Amino acid sequence: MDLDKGNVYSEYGTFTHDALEKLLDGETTKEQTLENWQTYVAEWRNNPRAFQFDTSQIRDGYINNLTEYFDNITIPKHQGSFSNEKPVMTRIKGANGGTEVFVGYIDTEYTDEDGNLVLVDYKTSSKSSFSKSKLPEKSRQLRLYALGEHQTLDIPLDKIKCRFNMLKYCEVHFKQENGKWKTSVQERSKWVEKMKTKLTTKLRKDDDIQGFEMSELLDKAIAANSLACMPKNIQDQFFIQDYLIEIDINEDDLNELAKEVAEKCRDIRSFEAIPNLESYLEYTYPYDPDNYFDKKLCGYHTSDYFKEKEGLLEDIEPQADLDKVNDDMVDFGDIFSSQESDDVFNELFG
DNA sequence: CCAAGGGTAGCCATGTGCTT
DNA sequence: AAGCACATGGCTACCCTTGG
Repeated sequence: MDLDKGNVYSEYGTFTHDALEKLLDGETTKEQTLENWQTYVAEWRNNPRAFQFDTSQIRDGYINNLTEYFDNITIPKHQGSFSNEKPVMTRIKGANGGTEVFVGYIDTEYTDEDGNLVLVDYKTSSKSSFSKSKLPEKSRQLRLYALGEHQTLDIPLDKIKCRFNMLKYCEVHFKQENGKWKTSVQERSKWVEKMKTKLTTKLRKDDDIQGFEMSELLDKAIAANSLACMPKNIQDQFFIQDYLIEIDINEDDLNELAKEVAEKCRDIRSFEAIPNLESYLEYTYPYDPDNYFDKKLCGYHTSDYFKEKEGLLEDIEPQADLDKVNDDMVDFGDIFSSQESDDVFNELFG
């Protein structure tokens, strides 16, 4: 059954991934990438049938932050070329013997200056869902890729780096009054505003700047989200970088992950073997139209399949792009019964 | 999925009093 | 005047919950 209905986040996320892929493959320049983004947003705004954000605040935050990203793309220092959407195969021992084989696609892989193999996963989502306690779960897919590259390329684990690049955010580095440097993570479109108190402290110490000039300078910098109008010595006390969340890779964790994934595969297979699964689910997890997740995000309950079945045809929303699919990873262990592979993947990593 | 708000713990800038 | 220890208030990161 095709449940790939999509939502505004998957539309924007897909565009963003494609744009970065073209840039790192050398097909486009940074300037073209920014232009393509602006065109994409403009067309989205003009398309009344497009998926919508839930509120204007969410929309503006999302678009403004990503616009700042596209306007300030930094290409990491690297040796050789970038691989984008590179397939990687991972084999793990099945819970009931045999081998589970996964194939997935890494957003970006490259070798850094120190010879480390770097695996990058781009995220356009909010960092709240990537807090420390949620990271082990969020990083399962990435860690499985790391295990796969460790297996196939025979690269030691300590030479493999895994990270999420949280595109909506940046790391602000600033010099404290005691001379020490510190880091703060901020939404890209608001980082100067968030530094207002620090900028004020520094400006106050500058004898050449009068009180009225200060607030003018601050307003100007905040409006432009840039310190370009500030005195040089103040500019030198700030810089921004991509906000990367590093995922620690070690043998014990990966062994545990492989075990968990193998058990999950076993559980999913037995789950899918339940007779009359759909009736079972309707009874066990009934659709709640007041639940935001059910109504807007759940792949099953937002699908045309479900709506047609339930006679909710008036709820069927415009389809922005029928061709886009999001099959990040396929379970090759089940290649001969591939029907269930997407479901297995979604259960594991969705 | 998102933002917002509450609570908590830890860090930092600042001021004060004291000493050298 | 400069250095130090300490208290204070402010700020921030982090986590969790709530509600759309």
